[in-house]
Amino acid sequence: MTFMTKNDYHHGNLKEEMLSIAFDHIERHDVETLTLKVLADATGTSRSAIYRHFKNKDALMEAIILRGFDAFDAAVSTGLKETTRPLIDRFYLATRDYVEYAKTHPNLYRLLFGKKYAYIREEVMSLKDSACLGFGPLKAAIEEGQRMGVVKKDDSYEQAVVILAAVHGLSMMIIDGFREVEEIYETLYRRMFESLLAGIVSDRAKLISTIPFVKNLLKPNSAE
Amino acid sequence: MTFMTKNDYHHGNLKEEMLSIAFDHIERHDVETLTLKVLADATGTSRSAIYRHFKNKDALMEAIILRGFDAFDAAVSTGLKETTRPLIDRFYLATRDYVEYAKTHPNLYRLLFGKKYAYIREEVMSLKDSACLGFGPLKAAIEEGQRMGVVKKDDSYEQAVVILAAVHGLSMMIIDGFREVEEIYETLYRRMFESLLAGIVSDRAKLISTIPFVKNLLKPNSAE
DNA sequence: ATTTAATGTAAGCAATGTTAACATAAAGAA
DNA sequence: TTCTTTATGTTAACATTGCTTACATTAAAT
Repeated sequence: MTFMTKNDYHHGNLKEEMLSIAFDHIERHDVETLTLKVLADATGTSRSAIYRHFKNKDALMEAIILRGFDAFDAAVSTGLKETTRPLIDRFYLATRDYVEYAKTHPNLYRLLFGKKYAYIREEVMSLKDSACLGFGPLKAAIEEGQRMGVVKKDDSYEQAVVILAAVHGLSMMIIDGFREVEEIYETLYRRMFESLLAGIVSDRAKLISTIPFVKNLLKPNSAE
Repeated sequence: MTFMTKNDYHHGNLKEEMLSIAFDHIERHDVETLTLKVLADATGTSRSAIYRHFKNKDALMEAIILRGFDAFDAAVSTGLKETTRPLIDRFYLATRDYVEYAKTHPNLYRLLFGKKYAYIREEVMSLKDSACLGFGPLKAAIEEGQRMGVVKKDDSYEQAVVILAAVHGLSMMIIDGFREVEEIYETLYRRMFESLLAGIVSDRAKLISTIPFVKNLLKPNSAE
């Protein structure tokens, strides 16, 4: 029943603050725990104040997801964009960062790649486009490898999607309660990387790496 | 306000009927659409009647999940158990059936392998055990391959988990709204199978298959 | 100063899972 | 048989949820 004091009534940039708080909440807690009441309390406003800035809860979620894709994109594509590094190392770093991001931001990851808001994801990213999610760079890296003659000359789009799907599966198991997987995820990621590499590489001898683990993978004697 | 007639008051085996109806509902619709009201209406009883047979909704869900794992297990392990088939074919059929089941039972699949009820999954299946989910048979198949000298002699448990994770990822993308993936899932599955194979096989020459696609994969000239 | 737009509050709706109090039917004991 | 007990339903009500409507307050424009 207590009204706010004069100075507090208008908040300033309430929309931005709500978004920021909501985003933080989702990074820390389960997505379902973000209710309008929780957000209102955390922001210091009432539930319905949210409706002044977002049409409804879904609109709020959409804004969060857009922000989430930006964050994810930035985190994942750094490795691939370091064009001074050897190709194989960029590939390694990108897939590793992918899993790492999922592990450190499980709630956000599940939100971005789950089914519920797939319709937003479709607007933001198309696997067929080349400018999203570090997927474009991944495909580009594969094509670069094909030109260099170190990657099998199959459909690069399909090759990239397979890699994405595999890494996605490992990420999901890590964050969705497969504890046996989470416990040794580093090892499993490396084994998976090894398989994915074996699947697309045509000439290992031509590959060079500065990363010890990858270097070791490429040794002729580790072939079988 | 209408009371039931005498004969209908006691239902007989309401528990089994509820379970069955709830299970069917989940196979057909999103998990979230299964509310107590929906179940009560479909069963022809009241919401609270459910509490005579299940402690709460979670207990109901647990029962559904147990049933779900049985169904999934049966569907996935048939291929691996056909011990008359060549090893590689069993491997192919098992992973293919896995994806196929996810595709045809997306809601159930998401329920079984999602985070929400991970604690039940942990009771029912341990990856480290060998008698669940076709995972035991998968590991056994890998070990058989190792003894035959056709599979790399790495940790068979880790090899099997990597395969499971990759297939899981593809399945999830197919059912979680990645339409570009769903549209060509058959192709993508085959490519993934090829990678997984390349990751663990040490001597392709020793492998034989009766399945055209797999046969083709094993041709020496398809090596790179 | 008065009007207008932006931003906030209060109150209430329908749906959800849950619980409590009560009703009915079946089974066994006197 | 009659009475009691147990199993199994029903109805009513509650708290929480997301959401909406009607209204109040402030800031800004004229």
